[in-house]
Amino acid sequence: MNDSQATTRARRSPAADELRTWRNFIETTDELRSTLASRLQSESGLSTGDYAVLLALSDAENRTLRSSDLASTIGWARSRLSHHLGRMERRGLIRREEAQTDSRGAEIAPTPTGTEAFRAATAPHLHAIRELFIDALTPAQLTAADEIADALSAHLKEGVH
Amino acid sequence: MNDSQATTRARRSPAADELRTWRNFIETTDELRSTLASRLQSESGLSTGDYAVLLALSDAENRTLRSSDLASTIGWARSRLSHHLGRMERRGLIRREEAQTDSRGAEIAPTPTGTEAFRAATAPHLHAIRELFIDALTPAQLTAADEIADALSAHLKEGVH
DNA sequence: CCGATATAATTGATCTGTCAACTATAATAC
DNA sequence: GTATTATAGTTGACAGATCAATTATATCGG
Repeated sequence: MNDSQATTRARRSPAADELRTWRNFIETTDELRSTLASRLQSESGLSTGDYAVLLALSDAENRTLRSSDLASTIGWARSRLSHHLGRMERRGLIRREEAQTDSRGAEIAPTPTGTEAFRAATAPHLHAIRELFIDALTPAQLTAADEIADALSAHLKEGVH
Repeated sequence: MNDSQATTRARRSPAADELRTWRNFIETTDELRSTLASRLQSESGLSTGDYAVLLALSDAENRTLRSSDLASTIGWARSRLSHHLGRMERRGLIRREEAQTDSRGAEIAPTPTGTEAFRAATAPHLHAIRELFIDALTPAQLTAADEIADALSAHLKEGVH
């Protein structure tokens, strides 16, 4: 007759708890992301996309990367990168040059303005990450966060089943 | 004076580990979010924004909400909501009516099309959440995720210091 | 009632992200 | 060599998000 819930201990269903956890998790991480983005923007005039691009370039040999390599380094689709580079170029943060070895190609490098903007942005940005993420968690929680990310990532990568 | 190669930081520094954890965490949650969004989109033709709006309306008294109430329910700025409602209205998902008690106001309700789209979207969406988040984690990890979100959220809300 | 101010909602500008279509060059096959 | 296919990158159209400015109505102090 009574095959499941609602009779004895129907206080809170596990499914509802799980869904609450989901919403708590996704909404909080979203807020964290957007808070950090807006701090970076107001402190340095760079978006997180700008920062990712400039970081990859600053780590690269000769501070220069082929567009495709840059895209795969930061994990963006080429279209997205192309649009973004157009905006960054207009703002004088990067420049594009023809690749010598492959005339389809584009080599991307930061301008002095871009290099300086990145330099100035880095310390406050790292500070904000520490303040809003690392210092918000206990060491055990930080480890747990890393493991949770690994588990989610593994599950995502193995695709549907 | 010196190039950017690592010379004296040969050991794994705690700071570098923390930063790796940060990147792992933020990139993974981002990928999770976007995977879920694209599944919802392809399975039901709704964006996560559409879904949030229709969910709030479906939970509301008379399936109707004032625009401001809707905005605060789903945590959006009114401008963002207004633009989004314009798009949803054009697609025939919701309608806007003048509020009786306040002629500045707008009352938002789903159309039959919107109600049906929401109904059809819900089960697959909840299934995807289970598959990509809940089932990816052990019960202990799920609890830890909830606590991590609580900690981050508390830290965010207490603001800078 | 009147003027100041607060609230409700929209609008326009701009930046960002996605998708599909396109151009151009390189590489491979025949 | 030429046709085919792969690769590099750009473009246009559109959905989405943010910010500042704007319109219109409500409310409150006098």
